[in-house]
Amino acid sequence: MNKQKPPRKPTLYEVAARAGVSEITASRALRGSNVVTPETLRKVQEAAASLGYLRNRLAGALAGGPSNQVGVILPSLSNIVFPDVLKGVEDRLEHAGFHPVLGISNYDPQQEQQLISNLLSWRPAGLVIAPSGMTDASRAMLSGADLPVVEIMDIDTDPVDMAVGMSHRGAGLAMARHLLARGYRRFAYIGHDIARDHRAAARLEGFKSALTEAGSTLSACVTFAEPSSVALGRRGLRMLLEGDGASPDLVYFSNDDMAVGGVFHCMAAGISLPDQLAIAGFNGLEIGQSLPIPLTTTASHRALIGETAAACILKRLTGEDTARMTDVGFSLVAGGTS
Amino acid sequence: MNKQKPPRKPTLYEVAARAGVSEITASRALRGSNVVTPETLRKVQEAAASLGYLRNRLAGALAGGPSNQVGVILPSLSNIVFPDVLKGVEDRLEHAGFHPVLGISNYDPQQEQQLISNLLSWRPAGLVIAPSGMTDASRAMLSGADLPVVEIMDIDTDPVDMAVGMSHRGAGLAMARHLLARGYRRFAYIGHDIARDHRAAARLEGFKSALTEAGSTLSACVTFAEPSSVALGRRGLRMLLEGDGASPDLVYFSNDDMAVGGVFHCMAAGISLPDQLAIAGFNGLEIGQSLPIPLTTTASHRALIGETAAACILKRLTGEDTARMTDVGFSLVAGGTS
DNA sequence: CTGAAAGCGCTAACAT
DNA sequence: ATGTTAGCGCTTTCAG
Repeated sequence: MNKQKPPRKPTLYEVAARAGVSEITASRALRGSNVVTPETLRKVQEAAASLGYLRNRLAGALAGGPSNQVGVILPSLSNIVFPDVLKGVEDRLEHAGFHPVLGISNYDPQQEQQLISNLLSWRPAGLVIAPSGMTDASRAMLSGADLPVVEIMDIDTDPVDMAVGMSHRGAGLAMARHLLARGYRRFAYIGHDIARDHRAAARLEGFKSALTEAGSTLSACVTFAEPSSVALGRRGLRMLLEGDGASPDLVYFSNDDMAVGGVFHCMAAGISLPDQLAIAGFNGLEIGQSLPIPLTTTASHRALIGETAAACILKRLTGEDTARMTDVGFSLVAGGTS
Repeated sequence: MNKQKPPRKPTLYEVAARAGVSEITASRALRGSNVVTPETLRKVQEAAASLGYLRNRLAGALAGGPSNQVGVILPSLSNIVFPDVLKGVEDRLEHAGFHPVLGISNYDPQQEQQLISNLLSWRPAGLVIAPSGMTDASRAMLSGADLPVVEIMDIDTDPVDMAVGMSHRGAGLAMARHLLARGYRRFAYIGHDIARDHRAAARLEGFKSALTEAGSTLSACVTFAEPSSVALGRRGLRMLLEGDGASPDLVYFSNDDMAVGGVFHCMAAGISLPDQLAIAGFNGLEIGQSLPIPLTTTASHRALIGETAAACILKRLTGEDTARMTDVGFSLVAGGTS
């Protein structure tokens, strides 16, 4: 059928032929090997350009060349947290000429397992994963795959290979201690779908522990089976305050989105912050710090987690030693809402 | 640490041998071809499972099989807009078992060109790109690559292949007309780095056009060479109002982040909305709608753009016809801040 | 429905 | 510094 228009893309062979060298020499030239003569380099580059040659990395990688793809598995893209992490990963990867290949697990271990298998089948150079209850099969694939794997967000569990994150339990603990030290005594909690977001659950657990330690306890606890949002936080606080009897002096929200919603409710209802009610969140989002009264919160270093994870992969690929566990920490932000 | 067993991964050949069939039959079985007998299917699956076989899609794609990777090039991940778009792309792709391979151009045509070449070298099934001033070389690669390409966000320019988005100029125009109809007359604008964000520039241009049409004009215009943020919007409004003489009755912000900053400034400065000053934004972010007074804005359908773009790619791959241009539109949200 | 042959386009490993 | 030889692991023909 097709004869006049050769739709076949030019191959390395044709570039080599036109440059008057062998395939492997053309290959070396195009990949920037330092063994080729400047003269042949020029010839090859010219030939490639004039033919509109486009490297085929499938073939290259299959033949044993390196891959510049890194699998990235995240539970969601809806909350700002994971885009921030992804941004960090991308930033660091980009500088090295690598690309993230994305998979979203929707907090589902089965989907996660499927994704791992799918992404590994492309033989990526590494894998970054924010685990959502990995199955045994998932772990088996990862440990058998012989590539650098970084589990991110949490460092509260034992990783297959490497882990980068922070202690969410520790963050909850630190916040509670800070608030206790400032004299708060009647604590309430408003949270989103804790069943799926086990990191929020860990923060709450830490928070409660510190209260218990101090002989105190949560006087009220409202949680929803929905993802976090400003509107949900607002609704949660309204419910809490309208409910019978609860009169906390501080409300700990599952994250900043929720907490900002709480602040908005106070503004709308004429509740003065922090005199009548104090509020604390988690994440340290820009929005919270730009509020008329800056939010008390814990800054999580989301982009840094991503960057560090990517850096671990890249380091490992160059044969450098890497830490098994990296704690990027968190910072307490004492704002005006408490 | 390693076992004595050669860590070479099992290949299709070994699966086939163990199942007592030929390679190609095993291949067909594993790919879910409907021509294999249920019995052989079972045998092959068993063999694969017992060997811990992991498909090698590099080899498959090189041999002419389909790819399930789709290149996605975005200018940034810092603003919520592009994560939202990416989410849409991912959602739609995921259902079909495809994965986005990500590249961030940082609004730089040269980086963009490099990314195109890089991503195409993996022979993806398609490409989604939010263009940032594509070079001629970029266009040439895309049109020569013989794969579905969707340019997203804008539909104000002529695409190489397909385009999905909305008219930003039209959005600015519509907002100005709406505000004029509501009686506003003294307009100011506060914006972020318009040099890079040509979509924000298009909105402003449309806005101005409508004013001109109505015999009006912008009475003040503050722009910054920084990315948009809540803090920047807040700073911008403070500057504007403290400056000499400017007393607009409405401020149009380059987007909702900026506009929310403006609202916060008003709250902090005791400026009553919308009596003393009215505010309008762009995007329709959740945060703006959860404010004590919901923000007047234009809702952009970001995730829908992503979903539609992905759908176009997938459709084309199955041979279906696809529209060259898809306008997902926008919706004016008449909030309480105007 | 299953199989045999023939590469896909490139690069590692040795040559020279 | 450049070339030769062999595949990488799979899937497309085209046969049976």
